[in-house]
Amino acid sequence: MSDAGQVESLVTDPKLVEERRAQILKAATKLFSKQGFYRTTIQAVAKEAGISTGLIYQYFHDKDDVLFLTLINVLEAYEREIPKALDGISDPLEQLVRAFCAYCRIVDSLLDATVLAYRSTKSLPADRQDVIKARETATNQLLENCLAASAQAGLVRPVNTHLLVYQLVNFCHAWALKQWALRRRYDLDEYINQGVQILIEPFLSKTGASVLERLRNEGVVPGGR
Amino acid sequence: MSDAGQVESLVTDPKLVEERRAQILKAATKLFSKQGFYRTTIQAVAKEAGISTGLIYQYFHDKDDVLFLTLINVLEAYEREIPKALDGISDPLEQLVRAFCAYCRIVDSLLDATVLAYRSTKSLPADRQDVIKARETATNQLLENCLAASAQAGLVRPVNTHLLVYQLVNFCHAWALKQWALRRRYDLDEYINQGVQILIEPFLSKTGASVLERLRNEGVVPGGR
Amino acid sequence: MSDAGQVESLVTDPKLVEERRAQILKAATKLFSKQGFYRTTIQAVAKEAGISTGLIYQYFHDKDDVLFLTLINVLEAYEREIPKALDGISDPLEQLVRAFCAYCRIVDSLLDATVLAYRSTKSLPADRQDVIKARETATNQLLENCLAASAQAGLVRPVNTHLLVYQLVNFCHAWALKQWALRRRYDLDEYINQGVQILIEPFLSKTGASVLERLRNEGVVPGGR
Amino acid sequence: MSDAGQVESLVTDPKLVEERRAQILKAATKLFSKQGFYRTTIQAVAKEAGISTGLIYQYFHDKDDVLFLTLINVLEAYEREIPKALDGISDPLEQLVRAFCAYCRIVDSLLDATVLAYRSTKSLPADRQDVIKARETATNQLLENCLAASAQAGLVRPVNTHLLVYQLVNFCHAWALKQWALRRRYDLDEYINQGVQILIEPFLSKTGASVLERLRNEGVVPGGR
DNA sequence: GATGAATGAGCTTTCATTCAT
DNA sequence: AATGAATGAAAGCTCATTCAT
Repeated sequence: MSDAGQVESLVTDPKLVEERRAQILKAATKLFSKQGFYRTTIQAVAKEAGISTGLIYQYFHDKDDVLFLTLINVLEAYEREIPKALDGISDPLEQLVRAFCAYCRIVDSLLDATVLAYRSTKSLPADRQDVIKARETATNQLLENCLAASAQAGLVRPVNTHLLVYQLVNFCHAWALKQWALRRRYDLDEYINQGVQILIEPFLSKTGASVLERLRNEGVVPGGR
Repeated sequence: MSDAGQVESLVTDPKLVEERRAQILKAATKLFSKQGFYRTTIQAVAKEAGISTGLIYQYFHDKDDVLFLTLINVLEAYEREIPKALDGISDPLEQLVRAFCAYCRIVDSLLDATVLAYRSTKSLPADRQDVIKARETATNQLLENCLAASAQAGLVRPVNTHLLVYQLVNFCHAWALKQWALRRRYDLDEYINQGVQILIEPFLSKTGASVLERLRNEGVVPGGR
Repeated sequence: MSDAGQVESLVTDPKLVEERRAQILKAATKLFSKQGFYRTTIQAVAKEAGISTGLIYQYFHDKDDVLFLTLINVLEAYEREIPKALDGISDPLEQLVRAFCAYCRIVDSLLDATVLAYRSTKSLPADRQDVIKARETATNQLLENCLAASAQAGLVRPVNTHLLVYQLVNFCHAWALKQWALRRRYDLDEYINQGVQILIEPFLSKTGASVLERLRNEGVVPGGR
Repeated sequence: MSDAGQVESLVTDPKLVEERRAQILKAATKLFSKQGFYRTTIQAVAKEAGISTGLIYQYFHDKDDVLFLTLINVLEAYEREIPKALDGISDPLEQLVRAFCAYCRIVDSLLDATVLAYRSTKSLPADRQDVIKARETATNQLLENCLAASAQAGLVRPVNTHLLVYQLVNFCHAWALKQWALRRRYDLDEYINQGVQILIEPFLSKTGASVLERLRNEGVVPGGR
């Protein structure tokens, strides 16, 4: 991989860099999400962040750079939060279910940012797009590992794990992308429950089904008895 | 519905309007898809269409208008092509399967335009977005009707038809949105086949399963024996 | 003088030229007066006149030409109407008074066009402006002749006839230019009456005063007994 | 009054705003006066002012705004200079005469700008026009007060003060509007002298006449012995 | 003679980026 | 490090004028 993943800053103090970037990206995420990348000016981001325009160029090379890091930020939230949900869980199917639920909840907490990631990736130069795609693939891989292990363990019947994971992920993203259609018919718990019913339950073996039953009873999957 | 669906032209001859708009939209679709809406200038669209800049403004009110009609064009292709695939078919499950296959193939033939529709709807003013959403919902409804009828006829087991249709549609769209990941692992037929296996087959009753078997043998669903 | 006063037409039939030009100028006067020269498009003039854009260019060389003839039209109305008011009148002071009254009434009937003449002359090329100025001077000369003859005849005391005529003319024009301030305080008759009191009466000799008295009684000057 | 009189600037430092606006308006007044508002481009104003195009938009909202402030500037010059001429003068007729002379001299020093104000007010939106008119009325009021006080004091015979003031003001403006006709026949002092003779002297009482005689001798009114 | 679609130069306005302070 | 005024290229859009029909 090239250095497309790196963003240079003119400022040397690493702590300050961290802090300022967070401040700028927070503002950028808000505005990009609301108005889109092209309708948002750097001046507006600076104002929202409470700093001067010029300062942004001390921490980012150009406007594309701000978008790039904004998107990376969203993807990193996924990569950070999902493993947390799996921590200490050994059963691969339980991991899968927990990861799926966690994913849905992260999307719900980053609704606008998730939409932004979908709409704006293509606004980046090709090498930057590749970095984003790689990150996305990495997140998918987390789920795929759980699913593959579940199949291996006989909890899930043979299935195209790759595409099923795509469907699971799509289902999570749809909560953000189609909010206008979904949020007036379901609340988040119902939505998650339905996702499990449509995209996981049909593929479970008997053993798998009993694991899911347990998770329902434990309240891991909402909407169970 | 408001008049947000109408686009005025200064030119009176309806035949000419039809022709010129098609010419301009073809160029716009190509460029918007490739470079995005904001990176594409009206000058570039005019050049691609082989006409002068000013002429575009005789057929469209402004640049947003060009985008709007470009997107409507894509959605109309869906609304036009899918019913064709159902023509003369009476079995509701067969209709569903054929509609799904047709949808995938339309997406494949409009790859870039489909991506454009996903990315750029949010660039429109709110009332225009609503028109787009309504069109999208109408297309989904075509599928949902088939699925509901299949359930009624005992071909499909009870399931949340609304969300399952969303998943089917998403699966079709993903072929365009995630081309970078999918096209190097599957060809279109394999992809369709997998979609049927993941999103239709698990929900079939015995009778439904036999219908699907027939459709596989007839080659309606690719990848059957 | 150059040929700045001439406007060429591509059409040969003189009667048709006359007719079409009148049609176009009527539309132009209306729109130029309402919206100003630069805010009025040739397309709009054509539409208002009920003809095609191209046709205007068969009767006028360019847009400036349309303005020029529009202004000439207004000035010609002055040159045509004022002499009419003097017809058959021999007393020079009576001529002056009648001319002044007539001028005010013409301005009142051409309110918008008069404003246009004031605002837009400067939009013309220099040689065209000279033609307009010459016409304006010619109209003033009509009044100046009356005033000079009145002085000669001992009806008016010695005064700078040139500047007094300017004031008389200005007074007439002000009715159009300052309509917003004047029309809510005076009606046209009061206004004319006041003009006579301020700009004519103070300069009359005894004999002159008796002439004016007669004109008041005869109702030539409004607001008299 | 609405906020139509306000013009926003993006720049915060008030001193700089003052300075830059003056710089821009100076250039704009020059060019608008010479070529008219519509024939003058913002690019040209920027070049004349020695700055970049973009900078103009940091100090004015749009081109109309530049025109508006240009016109306000002219009117403010009147409102500022005329009272100066009256400072320390108690006799109301002397005030009137001095104000009239001052007005003529201001017009002479702002020849082109005065013409601009006449031609271009109508190019503004209605609410802006109202602001201009109100300013103009305010200036007239200065003169009207003097004239009314003179009448009260028995220096001037009964007369329609409102319309006589209009004539006085028109006389001043005519020096700019009809320069082409007037400047080759009179110099400014002669013109002022004639104005006094035509528009003030005829209306004076005996006492008033002696005041004017004094002002002539003192050289306040030019052209006296 | 008449039409009106087509042209394209030229305008206003925006905004990413720079740089003197 | 931080500011924010200044830049100027580039974009959308208009409209006087032309010309094939």
